[in-house]
Amino acid sequence: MTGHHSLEDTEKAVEAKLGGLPLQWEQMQAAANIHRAAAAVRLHFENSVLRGPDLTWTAFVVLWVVWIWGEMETRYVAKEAGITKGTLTGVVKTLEARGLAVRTKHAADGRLVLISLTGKGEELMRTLFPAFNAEEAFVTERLSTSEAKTLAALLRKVVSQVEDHGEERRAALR
Amino acid sequence: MTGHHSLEDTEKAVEAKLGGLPLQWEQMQAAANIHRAAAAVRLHFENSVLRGPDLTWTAFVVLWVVWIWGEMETRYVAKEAGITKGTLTGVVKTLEARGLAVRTKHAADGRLVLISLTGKGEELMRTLFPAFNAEEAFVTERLSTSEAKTLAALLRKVVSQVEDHGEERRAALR
DNA sequence: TCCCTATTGTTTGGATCCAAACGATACCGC
DNA sequence: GCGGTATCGTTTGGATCCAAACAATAGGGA
Repeated sequence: MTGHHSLEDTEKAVEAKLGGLPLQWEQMQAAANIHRAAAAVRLHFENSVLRGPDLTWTAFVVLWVVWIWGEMETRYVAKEAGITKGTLTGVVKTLEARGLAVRTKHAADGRLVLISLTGKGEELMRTLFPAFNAEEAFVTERLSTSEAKTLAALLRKVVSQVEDHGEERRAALR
Repeated sequence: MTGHHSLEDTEKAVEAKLGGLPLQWEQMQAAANIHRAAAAVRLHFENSVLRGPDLTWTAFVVLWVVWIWGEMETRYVAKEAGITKGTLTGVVKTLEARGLAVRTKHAADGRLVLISLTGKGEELMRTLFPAFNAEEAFVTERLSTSEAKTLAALLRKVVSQVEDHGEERRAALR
């Protein structure tokens, strides 16, 4: 939507294509922009602060979660990081190979695996996070603090809508 | 941020970890939620409307762009869809194999490749898009029309900030 | 004690995804 | 014409990413 076509161009083209079909334009704009913004922001981070330490976005998020909360079971890390268990296995494997995190078996429950940061991982986050947060401030620079708060709140509504009713909705559509 | 920890818990843990370091909390929340929302929405779409036609999110976006704008040069499709040229090559290959899109050489400029939809692709979009838009309405159901408009506008600010000043920012950080 | 079910992390298979290198084509200046 | 530069799409290499199948473990009930 941000290419060489203006918003008005796009709306006209869409309506021409749909020919009178009712369209939820504002909702469409909102949903589409969520992804544009996410992709743009992610790319900016991977090509700025995450470039030096050679981390992907996901790897950083996993590090962040474990850094903040400390040693943590795999399933919870996946949930907090917003990825599946399978994906997490691969990411942690990468982090482990680079000496940033370690896997530990749970003492009581043999099914569980605990993930924690190494000293090197802790040290990395201590220096990296302030720089990361500075980029978060950069990408939201055109927003006032109040607007940033509003943005976060509106997005939270979307997330909770999908998390609370997504499953039943998908079931109903099947 | 939406796991089993509350927002207040997270904020406390982060501040404890940072130990007095100044933190842009609202900006951080906004940036983080963009990705949470994007991932949640994308997953919902891939597991609902896109499940039947077996399309990935990206494949659908590419189809959508070409559907709306008609035959289009590869570079513009990539830009509109928000992916790199290399990624687009692979996606179009998939779409072509499934008979939904075709590649055509540009008559005058031998470097260019035009992408367009087949009849089958057109037909698919005609039936699929209304269902897609209905899901866009679903994920934004907790937002009023006015809020949806606000959300789109705030996100647009983020996107344009990164697109307008991201490159120089990244250059300055190097 | 022994099965039966539920839960957890890993593996598998296929499709993205990006950056960077690459080959082909166009076009500009001489 | 003609070489040098710029632009375009493709290929390559490596890392995700998800869903689904899988193996291992836990825990309850007969």
